[in-house]
Amino acid sequence: MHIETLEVERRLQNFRALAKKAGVKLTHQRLEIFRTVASSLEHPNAEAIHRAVRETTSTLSLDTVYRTLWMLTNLGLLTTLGMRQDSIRFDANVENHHHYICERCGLVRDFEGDELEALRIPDSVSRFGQVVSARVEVRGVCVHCTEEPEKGTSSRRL
Amino acid sequence: MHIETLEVERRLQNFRALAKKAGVKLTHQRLEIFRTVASSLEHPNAEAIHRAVRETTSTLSLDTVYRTLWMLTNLGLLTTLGMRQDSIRFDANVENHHHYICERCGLVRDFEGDELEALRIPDSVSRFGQVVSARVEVRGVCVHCTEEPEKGTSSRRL
DNA sequence: TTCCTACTTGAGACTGGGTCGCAGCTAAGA
DNA sequence: TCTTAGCTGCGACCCAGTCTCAAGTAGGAA
Repeated sequence: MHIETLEVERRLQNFRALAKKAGVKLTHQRLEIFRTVASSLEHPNAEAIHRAVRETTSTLSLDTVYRTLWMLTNLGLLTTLGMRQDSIRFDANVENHHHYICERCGLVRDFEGDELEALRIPDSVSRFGQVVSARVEVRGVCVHCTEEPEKGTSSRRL
Repeated sequence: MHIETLEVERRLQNFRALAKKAGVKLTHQRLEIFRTVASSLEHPNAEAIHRAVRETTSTLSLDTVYRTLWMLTNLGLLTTLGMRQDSIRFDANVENHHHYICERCGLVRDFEGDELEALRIPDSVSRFGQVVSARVEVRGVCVHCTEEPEKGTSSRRL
């Protein structure tokens, strides 16, 4: 399963433009890494990307893959899935509910909402498989972090 | 910030009942670990729980915390946040979209939906902070895994 | 109440994803 | 072509989470 070549080319052009604007060098490694992610539907992890790019660029180091992925994420060309921030978190609220996540400090809070209860999942989703649950994940910057002058935020991991 | 004592007691009673039914021993460690998670709004990680329980049970090992948390999760008394499954995944689709995630193999697919575009986030959420984005995360079992006889699924990590 | 044993625990070693520091390399502007 | 700031690969490192195993204990049986 792949993205159409045209869309991939559009994304690559976008990368070239943004890289220039941001003063970031366009290396062979970076182009290949971005091309790999941009043409995949799999939401690959660093390991998988490394494996794929190595087929054509045999000396690529895993570390470069990570550095490039974070750089691309910071440029807004990629997003990451699930919680950034540290480790697995546990929740004793097993009723259906949703989460508010602070992108800066990682704070998580539950919330509920009547309209959200009855979330209408598009029929097209059924082609992927059966549905067990649906949750809304709201991201933002929490009250505390909004007041606080930015600090303790690694620039690497947005 | 804490859950009301009454609710915590109810959850503890529930644990005692389920533990008996499942033939799981009720140790001091397990009760304290569950009490800690059940009375927190913070969605703590294993590290934080370990630190908290150590204040009263000084010899508790981190490993016991992990084992207990997974056991509680398997009993349906806890849930985990974000992607279970391995490592960070990257996505070159930065437009607003939603995810379907297979709980068994970790497959992830994007989808969109007009009704979902206009998700009405409850006003109450604004007390946590400002909202940047809202995504729906649908979980289920993908077509491929539904056909496949169950395999390669660690019982520990549901 | 005591006994018994299968289930738990703690400790320490281990695994694997991810990061750091540094010396050598290279894109790209002058 | 020259220059150099920014990049890369490498090896060492860090740390969350897991495994193994000997010692400890919950809780049913007697």
